[in-house]
Amino acid sequence: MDPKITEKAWNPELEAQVLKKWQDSDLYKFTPTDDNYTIDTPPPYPSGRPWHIGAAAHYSQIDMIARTARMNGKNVYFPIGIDRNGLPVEFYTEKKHNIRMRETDRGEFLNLCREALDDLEEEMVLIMTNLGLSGDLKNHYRTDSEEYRALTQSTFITLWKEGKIVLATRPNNYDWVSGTTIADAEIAYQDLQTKLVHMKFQIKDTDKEIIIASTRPELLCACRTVIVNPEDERYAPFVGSKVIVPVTGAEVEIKTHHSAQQDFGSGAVMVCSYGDQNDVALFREMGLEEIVAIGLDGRMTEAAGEYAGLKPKQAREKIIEDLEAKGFVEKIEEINHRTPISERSKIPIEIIPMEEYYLKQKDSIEKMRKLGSEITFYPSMHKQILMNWLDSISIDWPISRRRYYGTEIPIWYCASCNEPHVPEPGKYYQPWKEKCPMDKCTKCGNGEFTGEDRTFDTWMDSSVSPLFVTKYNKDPEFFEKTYPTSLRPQAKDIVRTWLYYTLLRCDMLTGKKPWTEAWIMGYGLDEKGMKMSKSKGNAIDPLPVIEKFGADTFRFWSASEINHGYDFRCNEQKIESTKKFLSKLWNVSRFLSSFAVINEAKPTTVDKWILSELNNLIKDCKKGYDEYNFFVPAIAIREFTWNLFAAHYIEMVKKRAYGEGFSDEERDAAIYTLHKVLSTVLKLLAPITPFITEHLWQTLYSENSIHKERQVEAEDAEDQSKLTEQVVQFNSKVWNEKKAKELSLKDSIAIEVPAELSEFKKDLQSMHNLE
RNA sequence: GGGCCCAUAGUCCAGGUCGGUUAUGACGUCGCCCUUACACGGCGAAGAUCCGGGGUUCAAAUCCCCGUGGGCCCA
Repeated sequence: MDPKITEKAWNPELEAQVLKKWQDSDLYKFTPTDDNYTIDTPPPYPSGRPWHIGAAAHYSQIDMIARTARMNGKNVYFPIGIDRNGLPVEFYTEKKHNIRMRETDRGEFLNLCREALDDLEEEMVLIMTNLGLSGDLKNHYRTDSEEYRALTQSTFITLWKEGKIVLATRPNNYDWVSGTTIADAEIAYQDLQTKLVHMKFQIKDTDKEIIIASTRPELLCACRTVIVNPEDERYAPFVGSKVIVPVTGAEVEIKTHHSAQQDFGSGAVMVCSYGDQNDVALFREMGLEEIVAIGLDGRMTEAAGEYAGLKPKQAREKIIEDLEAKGFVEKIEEINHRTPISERSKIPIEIIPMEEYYLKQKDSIEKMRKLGSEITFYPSMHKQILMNWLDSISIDWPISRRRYYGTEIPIWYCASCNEPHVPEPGKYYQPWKEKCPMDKCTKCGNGEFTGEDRTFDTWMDSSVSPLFVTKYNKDPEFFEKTYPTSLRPQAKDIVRTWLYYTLLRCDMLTGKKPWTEAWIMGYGLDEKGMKMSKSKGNAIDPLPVIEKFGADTFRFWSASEINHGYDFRCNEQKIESTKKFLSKLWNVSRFLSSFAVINEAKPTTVDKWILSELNNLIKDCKKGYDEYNFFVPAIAIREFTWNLFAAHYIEMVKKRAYGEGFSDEERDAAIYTLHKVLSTVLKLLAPITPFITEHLWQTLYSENSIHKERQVEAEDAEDQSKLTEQVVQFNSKVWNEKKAKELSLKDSIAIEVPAELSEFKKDLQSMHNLE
C-alpha cells in the first residue's frame, strides 16, 4: 500500500488549512449546560509592539488547559478579552504623536488612544489566532467597551450605596510625572545613589548638638519631631527637650519610638511629612499636624519658603549648599538607598496628602485569607505570594486616578453644596462631558452639577472580569450556570493586584469566590535570564518566530521548556530545534500511513511490551495534565515516541509489518500495535500541539476532529518496563559491534540473544539480520 | 531586617518527598554511517569536583545546619 502521507517533513504552512477547517466548523462553540468549565482568561494589554514572547507562551499554555479540559469531557467556556484601559496607552499615544495629554482636548486624546489600541489589538488577536487558541476569538470583548465600562461603573455604584467607598484625604503615593495617585501595588523599589546628609540640630537652651542623618534635607520645613530609640542611652537625657531645626529655626520635641534604629546614622531620626511610609505611620500614631511641602505639580510649596517652586531634587541640592554654608553639616555620605519608584514612569514617588476615593479593604483581609486558603493553586508554592500580600496591606485601596483613558468615575457634584450624586447603575456614564442625569441636588435642591473628571484605577475594571464573562446583571440564567468560574490562569507578577483585587471585588458583589483554582505561571526571561523589556531591548517578537517555525513548534517548545510556575528563558535556537520532534512524529506517521488500520489482532509478546510502556506513558501524562503542568507530558511523550517507539519498537517490527518471514497473524499484530500506539500518542499530544495531531488524525484515523475525542485512559496492564532496558542494551550492543567490524547495518552478524529476551528473538533476528 | 523560590556538562532540563548501580534527556560540539518513515535521520564520542563548607549515615545530588551567588516580594 502506498503511504497516505508523502511529504517528507512537517510543513507549518499546513497549519493555515487546519485553522480554516476549525473556523468553518465552529469547533469550540460554547453553549452553557448545568456543568461548565469556565476559564477566567486574562485579557492581555496591547501596550506596544512587539507583544511579549513570554505572553505568547503563556496564552499557548492557557489554551492547553482548555483543550485538556475538553478532552476530559468538560463543557469548556474559554472567553477571550483585550484589556484596553490604563496608563501605558496614554504614554504610547503621547510619544507616537509627540503631544502632552493635559495639553490636548480630552475627547480628541481619547480618540487617538483608541486608534492606537485598535492597531495593537489587531496584531494581538492575529497572534492568538495563529497560535491556535481555541477560545472565543470572534467575539472577543474589550475592557473599554461601553458594556464593560457600564459594568465597572454599576459595580462601583453598588459598593457606593453600601458605604464601601470612602473619600478621604490621606497621604498618597503620588507619581507627579503621570500626575496621578498610585496604589501600593504599583510601587517598585530601586537602589539609587543618594546623599545621606548628617546635620547638626542644636538642642534648645544648651550648646549641645545632636546629629541627624537624612536623605531628604529639603523636607526640613515639614519636620515635626525627632525620634530616638527608647533604649538608646546616648539620647536618654534629651528626650522631651526641644531641638532647633536648621535653616527654618522651628522648634520640635525629641520623642522616643521603637522604629528608630540605633545603628542607622546617628540613631536620631527626623520625622517629616512625608519622607517615607514610616513618616506616614508616625504622623498618624503621634497625631502630628502635617505640613504639605510638595505640591501636586511635584514642586516645593510655599511651606518650603525660599525653596518654593523648585523640584525636590533641586531643592535638596540648594538646601545642602545652604546648610553647608551655615555650618549645619557634619558630613555627607554617598549611599545606595532603596527608593520607592513608580512602576509605570520609573521616577521616585512622593507621598502627598490628597483627597481620593478609596475602596475599603482592610476589613476584608481575614475573609480574603480564608477564601485564598480555599483556592487550589497550581503550583501550590505560589499561594504564598497572595498570603504575603494580605499580611502587608496597610491602607484601603485608592481607586481614583487623575488620568483620561479609563473608566470614568460616575459621580456628579452639586455646583452649590458640592454633594456627590451617583446615577442609576446599568448605563455607561462620562460625567466630564455629559449632563447630570439628576434634576436637582438631593441635599439643597440646586439644579446645577459638575461632573467628576477622574477615572478609576484599571484594576477596578480588570477585577470584575469573571463577572463580565459570566454575564453578571445581564443574563441571569447564563450567570447562574457559569459563575463561580473554574479557573483563573495568570502570571505570578500580578497575584497581588489582579488576583487579589478580583477576589476582593467578586466576593463583595456576589458573596462567592470567583474561581476554585488558580494557575500561576512564571516570567519569560531572555537567554541570559534577565527579565525582558522593551526598554532593555531584549524583547523577542513572537510573530516572526511563529511564522517561521509554526505554532505547534512554538507550543511544543513552551511545553517542553517551561516547568510550570518557574521563570523560563526564551531562546530562538531552542524553539527551532523543537521542530525536529514534530518532523520525527510526522515521519513515524508517514511510515505507518502505508499500512491499513487494523482494529483487532492478537499482540505478540513484543507488542505487549510496547503496549505496556504506552500504558506507563498514559499514566505519566495524566499526572501532568491533572496539574495543568504540560512540561510533564511533553517530555514523556517526546522520550517515548522518539527513543523507545521509533528507535526500538518500529525497527524491531518493520520486517514483520511488511510480512517478510512472518505469518499473516504476526504481521497483523504488528500493524495493529503500531497504529494503536500512534493514535494514542496523537491523542496524548493533542492539547499541546493541536495542528499536527489534527492533521495526522484526520489523515489516518477519522474524518472527525481529534479535539472532539476523549483523552485515553490507562489500562490495568502488567508493567513490563524491566524488559525495556535489556532491549535497549541489546540493540546498542549489536549496533556497536557492527560498527566496530565496519559492517553495514544490513549485514548479518552472529550475536547471541540473551535468555531474558528469548520471546523477542524472532523480531530481533529480523531487525539485525542475526545469524 | 523578614519571606518565597532557585543553583546539576558550553546551554536548557530530569532526578530530590521515599538517601543505595555507571547522575536523565534535549540543544550545541566532534567522529562515523544513505539503513525499503525520517540526513529536520541513525549510531557513537567527548563534555558534570551535582555552588562552597560542615553534619547525620555503612552510604548524600537527594536529609539537616551554616555560608555564597541569582531572581522575586515585603518592611
